[in-house]
Amino acid sequence: MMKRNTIQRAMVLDAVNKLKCHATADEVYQIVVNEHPNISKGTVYRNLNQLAEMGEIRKIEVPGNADRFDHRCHDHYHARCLKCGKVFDVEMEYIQNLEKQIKDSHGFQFSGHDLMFKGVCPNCQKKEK
Amino acid sequence: MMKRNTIQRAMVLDAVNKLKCHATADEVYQIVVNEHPNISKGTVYRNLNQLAEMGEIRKIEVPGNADRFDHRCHDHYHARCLKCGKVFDVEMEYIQNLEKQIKDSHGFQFSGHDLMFKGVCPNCQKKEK
DNA sequence: TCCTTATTGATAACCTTTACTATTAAGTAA
DNA sequence: TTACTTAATAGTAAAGGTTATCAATAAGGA
Repeated sequence: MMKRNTIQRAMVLDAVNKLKCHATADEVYQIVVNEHPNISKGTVYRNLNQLAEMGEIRKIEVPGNADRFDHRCHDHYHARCLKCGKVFDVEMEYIQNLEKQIKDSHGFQFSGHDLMFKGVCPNCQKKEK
Repeated sequence: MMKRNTIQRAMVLDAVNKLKCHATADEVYQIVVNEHPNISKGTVYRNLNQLAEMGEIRKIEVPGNADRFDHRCHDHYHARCLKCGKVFDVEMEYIQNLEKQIKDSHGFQFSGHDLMFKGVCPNCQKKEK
């Protein structure tokens, strides 16, 4: 069960890097389908998840909305607008070893954490007026 | 547009309190449908969200899995098992004003944060062997 | 060049949640 | 109590994002 290199996976990776930040699977698909019109959406999903497992890209799961995919960079946190659902990067020090602040793990094996701030983005604040 | 008290909402609230922690909408529905066999699932969803808005219960959004509903208690964090999807309480000090650690808000209006640890629960660790 | 099988394209299915709509019933006022 | 207004309900369909299925294709090694 060895991993094969396909042009589809290369194109998906390219598209994520081109979109830079917080692209949805559908946005990636729209880019890729331009050059490779008969690519399947399932292929895009499969490769996005594979690339995330391989550590080439980052997967940001957003409850209620579509998951986002980032080009791989440093660990960082996100903020989600409760009005429009968009996801933004947050400029804040990443908390290493946050797991150590847990008093009793009860045998749970921790492997990381997600921190998502909530609020209203500047754009949606304008609209409210 | 005033809010009316219905037996359905009371039953939904009762069920969440009975289940104590991290109940899914479907689990709540299963409890309620016992006593009130013709209740609609839509009614359960509608009331769970209303109760969450009213602050009577807490809604925990879980990406990929069904949302969970807690009886109202103190702010706390959660851990999700990557194998079985179950959600657990984490014994750790809640970080008040975590938003103040953000260097530049870029006009974003923060209203809170969710912190979700990831890992493998004791039960799923056993199964792996 | 052949062979094995991982990957693809196309489509259906999945699962949670929301939308729709005629009907029911909660609260208010007569 | 009775009548009235309309919020809430039951039942169902549909949305939305993602995964499953499977025959056909093609990547990489022999």
